[in-house]
Amino acid sequence: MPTPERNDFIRDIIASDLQTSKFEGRVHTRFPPEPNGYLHIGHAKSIQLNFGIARDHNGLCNLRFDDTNPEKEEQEYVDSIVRDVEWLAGDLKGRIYFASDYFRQMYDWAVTLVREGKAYVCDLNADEIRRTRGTLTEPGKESPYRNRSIDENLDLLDRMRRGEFPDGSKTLRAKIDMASPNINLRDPIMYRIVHEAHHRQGDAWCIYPTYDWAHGLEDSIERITHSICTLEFENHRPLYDWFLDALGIYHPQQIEFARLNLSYTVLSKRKLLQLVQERHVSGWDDPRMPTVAGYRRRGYTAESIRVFCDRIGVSKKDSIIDVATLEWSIREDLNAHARRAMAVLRPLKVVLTNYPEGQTEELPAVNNPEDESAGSRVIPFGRELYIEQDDFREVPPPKYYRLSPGTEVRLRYGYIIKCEKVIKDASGAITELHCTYDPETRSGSPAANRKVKSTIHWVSAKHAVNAEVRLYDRLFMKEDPNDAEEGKDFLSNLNPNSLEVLRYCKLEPMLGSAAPGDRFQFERMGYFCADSADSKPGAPVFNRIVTLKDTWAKIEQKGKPG
RNA sequence: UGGGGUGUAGCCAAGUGGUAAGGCAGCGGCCUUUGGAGCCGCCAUUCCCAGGUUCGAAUCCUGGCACCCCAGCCA
Repeated sequence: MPTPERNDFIRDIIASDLQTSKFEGRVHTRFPPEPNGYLHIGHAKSIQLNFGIARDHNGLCNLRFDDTNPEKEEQEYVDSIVRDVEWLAGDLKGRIYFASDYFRQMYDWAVTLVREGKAYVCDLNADEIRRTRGTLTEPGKESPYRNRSIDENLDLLDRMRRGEFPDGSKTLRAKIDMASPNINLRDPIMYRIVHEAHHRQGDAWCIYPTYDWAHGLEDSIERITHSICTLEFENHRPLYDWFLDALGIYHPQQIEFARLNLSYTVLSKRKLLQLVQERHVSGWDDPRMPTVAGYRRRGYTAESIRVFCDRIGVSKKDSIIDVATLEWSIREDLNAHARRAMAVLRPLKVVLTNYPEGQTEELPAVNNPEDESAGSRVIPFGRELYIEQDDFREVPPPKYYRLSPGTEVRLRYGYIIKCEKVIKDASGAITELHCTYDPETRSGSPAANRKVKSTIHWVSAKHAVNAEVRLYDRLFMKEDPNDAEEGKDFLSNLNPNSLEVLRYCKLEPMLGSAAPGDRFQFERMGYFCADSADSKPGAPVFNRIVTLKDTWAKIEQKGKPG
């Protein structure tokens, strides 16, 4: 599929840089996650942007772990991030980098700044630094340690590095301007002392660089041309530029865009972590999670996520994308590519009283009406069937076209049937339907063209495969999950019905051999994916990816008062 | 009340002085052996507001207003 032509303000900037040969005609981006959690759909937007831009310009894009804080980072997250990025962006061909590999170079550069009187060791503790930083409207106060001699600073920095001082007792600070209206420029911290093992460096270091100090250096080392990040870093750009200029090293251009927000969804790493740790979901890859791993397990295709990211655009405006836009992108993809199948989720037995006992027929069915090359298959038919409970109403509401006493309906790829009798148990619950079929109306025969109001799906009772099907709904009930009542938080907006497990589903035989990860459209029900963890051939477990558009549900809803 | 940003339809988003693209959602209709898909049509006399410049302004100027970000030794 050709890449759709896109233009956004970032691509405009790059086009103009190419015009002026600003970076010798190179385009080199990077995606720099911190390995402190799983990637989510917001990261997917950034991945698609950064890797997409590189692809569009025959450039390069690095996956770079911004692993400068050993207190929060773990190898498990590194592994999951590599997996997710490759799923979305393709083979990285080894372009995987770690900020921690640059720690020595960063340290040497810090020494350079100290030598030039542009950085100093400060003995103020965290609390004192906060108090002397000033406020939004008042300037800060200079640290009493700001004017130490270069030699003393050099000595102290060296001893910090060698572990002579306890956590938090000293920092290395850039000497910029305590009165700057931009708080980030009020002598920002470059190094803090943290005696903690790093997931890759072990105990090699006990001082770790802060984001502001490290990030531009990482970009510079990798010869990045355009360093694309989210809006909250806009205030940090003057610092990014300051460090690079003070060092006189290669200077990429930072560009900021608005991060993704999705309605009915939470996309903060802290909150996603909380959902996992407090077991509100089964894990980072729970199919209800907005993580890349979650969507993958749910059954979303990488292509649908890429298309989604392309279609929502890139700008600097804070926005909240309607989840319906995401759902539309997966439906669009699966409509074109998913094989169709018959599956009855909530079975209701139907006996065709005039159909010969013991007889079985094989009915041809199309695998995908949108794609002739998908071919066809054969489905067994017999005297006893299952249909969807929802496809029968003893007292049909207005505009209800499906089966009810005395009415006719077509069985997909089969015959037209008529409901003759409703069988109930002692409690009055419907247990089965007695119907008659019209032998002249087998699909494909001339009499089959008779108009009936609707066509329903079914599965032959004798041949049905039993399965578990998991119906997922949105995790949060509120468009803005953070909009909670006084004293409550986003958890109070969790949807108690976000998962419904159906254990007695009846599938057409072909589905029994589905491999984990296989996707189908269950006709009239939605798109489903064999669960990658729990589904086994012979004992399938399906996840509902997304429903089909349901016009009847809308009509029925409108008919209800209120 | 400091600094940095952003305002175009319900949600996104193009538009860069020449008379408001497109997608999602919604609404009508056609078609249909999936109430799916598809197709057709409707959906901003107006671009946060007020002035100004201009033959002509969403685009330029002036002044307002609203919202977001920044006072971690997180990123």
